[in-house]
Amino acid sequence: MGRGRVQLKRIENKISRQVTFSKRRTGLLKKAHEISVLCDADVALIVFSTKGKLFEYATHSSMETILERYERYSYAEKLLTAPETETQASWTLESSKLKAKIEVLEKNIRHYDGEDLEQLNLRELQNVEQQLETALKRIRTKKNQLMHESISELHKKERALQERNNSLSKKLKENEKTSEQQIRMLQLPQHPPQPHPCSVDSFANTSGPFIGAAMREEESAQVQPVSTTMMPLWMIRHINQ
Amino acid sequence: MGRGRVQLKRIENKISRQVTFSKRRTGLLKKAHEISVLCDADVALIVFSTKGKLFEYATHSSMETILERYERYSYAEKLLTAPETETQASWTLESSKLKAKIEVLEKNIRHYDGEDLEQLNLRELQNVEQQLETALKRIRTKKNQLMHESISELHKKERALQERNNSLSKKLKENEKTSEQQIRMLQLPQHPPQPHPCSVDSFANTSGPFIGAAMREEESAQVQPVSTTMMPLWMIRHINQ
DNA sequence: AACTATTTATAAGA
DNA sequence: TTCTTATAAATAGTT
Repeated sequence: MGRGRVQLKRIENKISRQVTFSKRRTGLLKKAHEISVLCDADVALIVFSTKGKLFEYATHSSMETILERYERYSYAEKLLTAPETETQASWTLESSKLKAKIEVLEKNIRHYDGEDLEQLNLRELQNVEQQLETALKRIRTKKNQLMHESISELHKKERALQERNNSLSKKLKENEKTSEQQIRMLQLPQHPPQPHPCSVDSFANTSGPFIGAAMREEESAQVQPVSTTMMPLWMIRHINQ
Repeated sequence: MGRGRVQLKRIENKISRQVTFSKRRTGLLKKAHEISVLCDADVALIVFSTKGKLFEYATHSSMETILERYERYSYAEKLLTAPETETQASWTLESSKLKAKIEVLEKNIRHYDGEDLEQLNLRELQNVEQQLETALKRIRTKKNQLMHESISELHKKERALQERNNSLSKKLKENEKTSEQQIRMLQLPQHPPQPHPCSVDSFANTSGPFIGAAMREEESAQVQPVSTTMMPLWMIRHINQ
């Protein structure tokens, strides 16, 4: 409609195309509106220009409403391709299932905690009791096993420390002997000779035992505290339970 | 365009409206197609008739594609109104949370069952043990309570039965005395008179004790079996545990 | 559905 | 884009 016919094919001239698009777009929207008013129809029209610009027309009942109606209308088709609605339902279902499972588990745990027992009859109480006893046995077995492991570990450490102490004290004694000899060597030229059996004996008698006692104290101070610091308090408290 | 103008208002004549709808619908679809070809535009047109029948036109790139493009285009808007995408995410999130919760609960239960203990350290074992002991105490308390209730219930029943038995035996004795007297009444005119103190005494001495013994046997047969049939076997088995 | 008188849309030009 | 105008197209009313 205009001066000369138009062939139904893409207008190659860019300017012409844009002008035509503008004119026809207006006409199309107008006609869409007209049919919706005159014939009481629900119309949704979406137009994207070549450049990607959006133009739309929708009856009063909004674009969203009409698109939803369209989705509903082609529901069977949608079920096969995009199960969005079904998805929603399945989520709800899965959620309820999970919640039910949680409820059961929590109830069980309450029973295992010795709570919420009103609903149980004697037979069920028997069962729970039995189960708890079994569990308790297993737990105590496991606990004992762990504690034995701990203890033998500690024993091993103790032995190692003892050996180390022994070798240290041995070295210490040797060092003392050496320095004793060195002192004697240094004393020889400076002091007049004395009756040596007595002085040597008395020297050995006063320092020897003293060193030995210190050793023993060091030993117990090093070994015993380890036994209690390596084993936590609660473990000691419960070791005979 | 036609003979006479048309006011832009709903056509009241139903037939006219349907005819106009048909004609204009064709024109609208045609024009939609034309603009899409001539101007290289993406067009989607959805029309619902008054009766709810669907007519649609979409450029080659299919209705779904265009609607998706439309949704994407009005994405910011959608985020505010219909958080469909967010919904999906929140479902997934809720699902994972529930599953995680179930996992924890099941793990707890396994521990309460004395299984799956490898991962627990000594301190945790202590805790579980403590919890189990507490639960066991509560369970046993509850069990004892239930059993005491059962027992006193049985005692009550026993007493009731005893009373019933007593009254029955009382009635029985009275009946016997009556029939005894009746027999004596019948015997009087047929037989010559006999020394009555002796015969009455001996009759009472032979029948009386016999009936008494039968009574006692009936009592125990009725009361004792009740005690064992009313109390289930497992209850008797465990009553001293 | 076909006809047709008329209105409307729009191509081309400015 | 908008206006003008000639003309093609659409369609209201009729058959």
